[in-house]
Amino acid sequence: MSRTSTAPRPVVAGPSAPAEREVVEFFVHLGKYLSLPRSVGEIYGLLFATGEKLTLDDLVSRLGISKGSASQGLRMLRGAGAVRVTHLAGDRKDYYEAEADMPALVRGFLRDQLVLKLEHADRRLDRLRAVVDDPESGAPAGLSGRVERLQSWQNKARRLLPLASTFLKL
Amino acid sequence: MSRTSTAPRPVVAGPSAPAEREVVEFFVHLGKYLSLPRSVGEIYGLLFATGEKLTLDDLVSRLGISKGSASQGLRMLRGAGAVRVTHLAGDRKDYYEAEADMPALVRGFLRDQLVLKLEHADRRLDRLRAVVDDPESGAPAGLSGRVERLQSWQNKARRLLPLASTFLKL
DNA sequence: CAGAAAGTTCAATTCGCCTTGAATTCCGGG
DNA sequence: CCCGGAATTCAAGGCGAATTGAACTTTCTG
Repeated sequence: MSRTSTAPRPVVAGPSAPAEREVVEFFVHLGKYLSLPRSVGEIYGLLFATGEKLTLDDLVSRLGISKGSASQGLRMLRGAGAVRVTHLAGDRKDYYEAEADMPALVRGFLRDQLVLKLEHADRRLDRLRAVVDDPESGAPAGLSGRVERLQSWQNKARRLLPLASTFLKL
Repeated sequence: MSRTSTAPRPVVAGPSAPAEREVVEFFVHLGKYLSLPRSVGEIYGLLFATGEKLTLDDLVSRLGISKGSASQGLRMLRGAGAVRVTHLAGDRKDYYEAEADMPALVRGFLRDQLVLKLEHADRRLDRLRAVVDDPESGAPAGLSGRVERLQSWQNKARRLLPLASTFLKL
């Protein structure tokens, strides 16, 4: 604590432009709304801000995050189709680029996150239905009907998905 | 309080019927997807499962959660329009009942969560735009255009909201 | 008006997810 | 076959959100 004169804050990324920092923060906040880890927002933000192809090590050094975070964050972003991987001849490194096409990005997110979750909910609902319909379960009268309504409503939600996908594509 | 005194049910968390427990778990999981605290899912789940009007103390004893949690969870559910509160003549207690009308529930959620967040994102985007357009910010060429696209896309998302609301109402 | 029951608030604690960093795996070149 | 850079994995720790529980406020009733 006595040697504060040297660099007490080297972690917070290098000499990035204000605009860059601002964009990164924007995506961090946006990600928070979607319950995404901060690191994911930072990574996508930097890629979006620079518009360049960057390597994992670039991200580590410019954002001041660990290799582990960068690796996992990139996996998530790849899975959602939010980034594209490219390679340079005679270079083993992976180069990442932000997928700036929002519709594609959102479609990826809808597909990977929502559909998956809907399917999971589907299985749970079936299970729930089975338990509730079992006379041994002690289900109160009327519960069976309520669960049924739950199911029919969930079907509507599923039908809404492709619709949203189309609409956002415009 | 002796009205139900014959109930052999242990005080500690013991949803009597399997069906009840199953429904509670279902809503806990559903809530997790929406980043809602476990307690909120439990409360709504129990109200949905029984279909009865329950008091705060009923929830505390049947779910095994604290009064504090129950109170805050119920506030959240009231705010989202997921539960209805009623009173009995000559009884000071608040009685809560699950709002089984899914469309209304979802509308409440969309209104309270999404719209609020979209507005916030709006302000952030304006700020971002200002920074990026400032020549001093060191914004890379092309960034301004990308931010612009971001904004136009966000407008589409906003227009999609009422549409979804209508569709799910069916 | 005293007393108690119902509900709310909030500081301290608990708990779960995210991050870290070292070990491990992968893979191409010499 | 071995080396070394690149990326991934995962146990341990950190940090923020949720839960608890007790103090507090409110409101009914005798």
